[in-house]
Amino acid sequence: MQMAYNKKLKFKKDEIVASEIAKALSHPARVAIIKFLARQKSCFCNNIVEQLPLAQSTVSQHLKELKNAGLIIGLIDGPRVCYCIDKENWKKAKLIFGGLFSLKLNSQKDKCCYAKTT
Amino acid sequence: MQMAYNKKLKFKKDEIVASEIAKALSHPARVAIIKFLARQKSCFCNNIVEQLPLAQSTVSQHLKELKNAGLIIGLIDGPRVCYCIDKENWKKAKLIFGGLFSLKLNSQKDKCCYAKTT
DNA sequence: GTCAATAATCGTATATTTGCGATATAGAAT
DNA sequence: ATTCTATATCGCAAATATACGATTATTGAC
Repeated sequence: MQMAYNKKLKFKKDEIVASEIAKALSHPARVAIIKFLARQKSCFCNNIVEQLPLAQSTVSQHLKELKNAGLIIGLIDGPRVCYCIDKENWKKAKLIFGGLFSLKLNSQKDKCCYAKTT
Repeated sequence: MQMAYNKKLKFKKDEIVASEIAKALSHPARVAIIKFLARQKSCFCNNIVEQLPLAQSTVSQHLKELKNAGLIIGLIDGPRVCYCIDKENWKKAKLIFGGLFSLKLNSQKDKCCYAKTT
C-alpha cells in the first residue's frame, strides 16, 4: 500500500493523516456505506451489499479499506459480520477535517488573484 | 478521469459530490497546498513548488486536480500564475463534509457489534 | 527580435485502485 | 458429516493516480 516512489513520508504527519481519512472517503461507495451505517440499527454485511450497486466481493474490499482507515469496526456475530462506525475514530476524523475546513483564509486581494482566469 | 467500469454514476449525487471533494484531498501534497494557500498572502505557483518535496510538473498536476475539484482558482498575473482558495466552493465543501461528519449515529448496541472483533 | 523565467502539458514508467468471478473459510443447521 | 449461508480472499483485467524529465507556450526584460 505504498505511494509511488514513496514520497508520502516526506510530508507532515497531520497532512498524511488528513489525506488518509480523505482517501477512505474518496469513493462514493464508501461514503454511502458510512451514511448507511450511521442511520441503521442493523448493519450486517449483507445489508450493506444489498444497498450498493456492486458485487459482494467489491463491497468487501471497500469495507476493508474503511476498516483499515479506522472509520468502521467489523464484529463477528455468528455466521455474519456486523459493521458499525468506530465512534472514537470518527470523532477524531471529524476534528481533523473540522480543523482543515476551519482554516482562516487570509485575504489575498492585495497580492494576487486579480487578473484573468487560466 | 472515469472510475473503473463507470460505476460512479450508479451512486447518489450527494455521495458522488462528497467523494470528489474527499478525493481532491486524498493526497498529502494537496492537503499541504490547501493549508499553504490558506495562510499565505502571496500564492504564486513557484512558492507552492518550493514548499513541496516534488518536481514542478508533479505539483502542477496536483494543482490541476484541486482546480478541477473547484477548491482553488488559478489566475494569470504576468508571467506567473497566482493560486488561491475558491472561497465560495470551499464553503460549500465545508458544508458537505460538515454534514457528513455531523450524521447522528444510532446506538447499535442492541442489534450488533457486541461480539469478537474480526 | 532574443533570452530568461514561469508554469502547463506531453510522454512514459510504475504503483494503486476498482471491479468481478471463483474459491476458500467459518459457523449454523440438518 | 454434509449442506447451506455469509463473508473474506485470490487472481486477474482495466482504469487511474503518481511521479519525473523533456518540451511547449507565454510573458517580461533586454
